[in-house]
Amino acid sequence: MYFYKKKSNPFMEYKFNEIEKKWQEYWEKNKTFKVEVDHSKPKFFILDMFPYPSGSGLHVGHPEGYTATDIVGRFKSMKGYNVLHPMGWDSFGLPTENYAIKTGTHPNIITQKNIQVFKRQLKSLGFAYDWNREIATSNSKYYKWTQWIFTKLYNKGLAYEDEIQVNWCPDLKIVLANEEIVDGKSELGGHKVIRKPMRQWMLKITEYADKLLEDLDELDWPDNIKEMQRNWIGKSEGANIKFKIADNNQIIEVFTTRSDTLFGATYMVLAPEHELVAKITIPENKKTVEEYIQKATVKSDLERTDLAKEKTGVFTGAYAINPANNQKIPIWVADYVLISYGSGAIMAVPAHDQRDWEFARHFDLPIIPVLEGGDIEKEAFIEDGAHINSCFLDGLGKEDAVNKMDNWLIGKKIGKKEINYKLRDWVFSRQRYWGEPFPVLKYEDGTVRCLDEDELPVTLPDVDKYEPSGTGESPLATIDSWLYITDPKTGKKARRETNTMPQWAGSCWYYLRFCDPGNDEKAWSDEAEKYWMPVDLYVGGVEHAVLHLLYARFWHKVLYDLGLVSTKEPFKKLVNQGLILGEDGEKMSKSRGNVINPDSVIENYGADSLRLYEMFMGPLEKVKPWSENGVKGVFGFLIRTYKFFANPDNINKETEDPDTLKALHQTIKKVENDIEGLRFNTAISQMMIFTNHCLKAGTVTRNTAEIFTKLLSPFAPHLAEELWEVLGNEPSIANEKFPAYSEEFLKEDTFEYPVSFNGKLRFKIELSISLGKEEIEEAVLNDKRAERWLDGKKPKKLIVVPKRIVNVVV
RNA sequence: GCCCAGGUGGUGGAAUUGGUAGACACGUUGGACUUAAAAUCCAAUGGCCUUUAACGGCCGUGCGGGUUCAAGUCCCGCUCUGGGUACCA
Repeated sequence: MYFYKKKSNPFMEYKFNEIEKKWQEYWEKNKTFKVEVDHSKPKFFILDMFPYPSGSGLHVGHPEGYTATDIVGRFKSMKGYNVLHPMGWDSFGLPTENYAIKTGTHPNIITQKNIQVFKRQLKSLGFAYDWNREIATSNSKYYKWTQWIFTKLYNKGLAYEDEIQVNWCPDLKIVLANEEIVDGKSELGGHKVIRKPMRQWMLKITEYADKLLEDLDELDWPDNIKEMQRNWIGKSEGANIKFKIADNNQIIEVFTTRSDTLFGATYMVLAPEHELVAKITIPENKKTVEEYIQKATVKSDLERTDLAKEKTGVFTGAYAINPANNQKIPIWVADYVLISYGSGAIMAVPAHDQRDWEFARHFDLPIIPVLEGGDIEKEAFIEDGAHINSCFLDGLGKEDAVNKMDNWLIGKKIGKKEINYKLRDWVFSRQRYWGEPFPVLKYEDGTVRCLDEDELPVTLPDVDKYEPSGTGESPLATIDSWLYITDPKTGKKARRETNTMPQWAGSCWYYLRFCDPGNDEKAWSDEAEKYWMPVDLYVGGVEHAVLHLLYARFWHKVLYDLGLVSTKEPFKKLVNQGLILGEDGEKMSKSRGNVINPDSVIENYGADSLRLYEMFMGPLEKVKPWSENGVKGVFGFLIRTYKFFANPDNINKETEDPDTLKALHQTIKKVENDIEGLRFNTAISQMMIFTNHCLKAGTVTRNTAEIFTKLLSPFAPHLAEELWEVLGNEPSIANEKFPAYSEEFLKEDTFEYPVSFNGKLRFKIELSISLGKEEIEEAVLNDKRAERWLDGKKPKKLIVVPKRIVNVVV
């Protein structure tokens, strides 16, 4: 019955490796995917989070997002859009530097090699990139402009230097990344790690906190990502209250969102790093307090704020005066209060804050309830209630009490309304070699000059060794010939900044460079930026939900305020792809030995199979495990598709069957809608259904075959090009219009109603869709099968949902 | 700890707005083809029960409650897994 049963025709074999090579060469030779500004067409800018070119090559996780965007790009292009879908390299980074230290190889050589591997692998997947737009953040032609943006930030007063706690390893004499610390010890060698203040460049992202928060509303991003960003920014409105210290003229300022509970403040807590600690601690307690502070420096913020562990702290011996009732309350030092949030000091209200409650319980401090409700013997009561033990607030609810207290504090000049953010300024420097040097000179007199545009780029000098200097400074501090210069602009002797920028810097603005990557005069031209921006679709891993996306938005907003870009936000729509796990359901890692190499998948099944499988696995956003059998499944689909449509014997109909026409138009509609909604798995399943239909039908018209080939082309572009040619057409199918469906073929005359009794499906009945509700009721009740379930009774209620369901309530 | 997700057959998943749970695919089993195997094709396939068969019944979307004519979908509580947690990116 089926042609392929005969297994005779050797030309009918699906030779995917030949086909894929042929078309990849064709696209490259004919510059099929070259893209330029074209005002005659609407633009569509699709961006992938560009990869860090690691030494282990492409991972099957990379092609997931890249295939998704490739499908959208090819689809949008067939829909008449001018599509910008570029690719490049986030090529500064820690692993390369660590490898350089280990092997003594220049990071740039390692990076170039890795990029070559990545590029070859990406090309073998048949993505429609315009490789003319390739960029690499570690290229000085690129980082010149990263430095230029830094100068803009600096000149706008958004960059400053400060002493910040870093992870210092005294044995290795280097600053460690959080990732390099395991259980409080250095990952390499297991040496101890302490927190030590060190001079760092900071960016005032907090100045943009409100804008970053407000503008989230207008973005077409997943709600959970917006929520995570909102929580990260952590805006809270409250009050700043001044507490006098007894027998001392010092003042402790605290931030609280619950000024209404002031009467319940029974003690105060200073963060161990708070400057007042040393000033107020009484001599007898000095030793314990100092020891405690010493211990706290070893801990990370994460460890310190862990609710599950027992609270720790020490008494300073000093007392503050609660301004509400003039009571003396003890001042403690405890590491559950962080110096980085608010003023680094709190008024503790153990009756109404769980952390304070636990602390008070542990140290036997008084717990005075000031709101009615709850049981403070068991836990803190954090809900609303009428105030008690609170003098002029008694009887009021939370909101009124907060207002009344704030006004009272303002009147007494001991408090004011204050807004606080959890968001902290961005530590923007690293003591490393493989990053952008800061365009900053430091003179002998301690003054600083940020370089001008004509002095950029400040390029990385070659060094012999990549180990940090030993003083905590980067290896750049050891290259005297680079380090010390006589500044040609001022004639003064200067030392260069030895810190480098974090990897985030390059990825904060790469989408802008993609608009105009070859520009030697400017970071980007106004024309290109105005035409292409904003990014219409941004796809990448959910692990970037907060940091990268917040940092990039911050830079973009600064550039917007400087009039350098035309949109307030860089990324209009965002989608996060889910992680691909190994076949064992665990995260892929070398140590587990469950890593899938895309090269071998392509070798065995072809790029189209890999692309199709990654899209067929499940929803783009979901975490899902790899399965070799799944690849075989879609591979089989491609073989069947090729063998059917490439065989002239099957493409010999004059007029198409109504059944096939209906299936075809259903498929067009579903594939189009599903691509728009990024539901590639169901689009593919629909194409499988259609192919199965064609195999059963035996033959189809050329027109049907051509339409189907176009539908398939964004997903399996190599196979589609080949079929397009076999069907007698000129390449490339990428230049064809995407097919349109016609409603007339989709019309249904009848609907098979599921009929349930008390919510349980009992039988189905096929009825004309033209029937009204009453006619449907009648048809159902008159059906023989209804008798059994009605049991002679009259139905209590009958629910008819047209073209959906009938439910009889008995 | 805190913030954010997710949990549906043996497996990946489908069910787009509360309306036929399990589309499509894998796997498994049986059959065809073959000297044989592979490949390919055909058929069956959530579990339990009933029945010679046909027909049919009960249960079923992590667990426990609730709302509704109707819940995988909405609400409350729990549990397990994953991502982020500011120097991995």
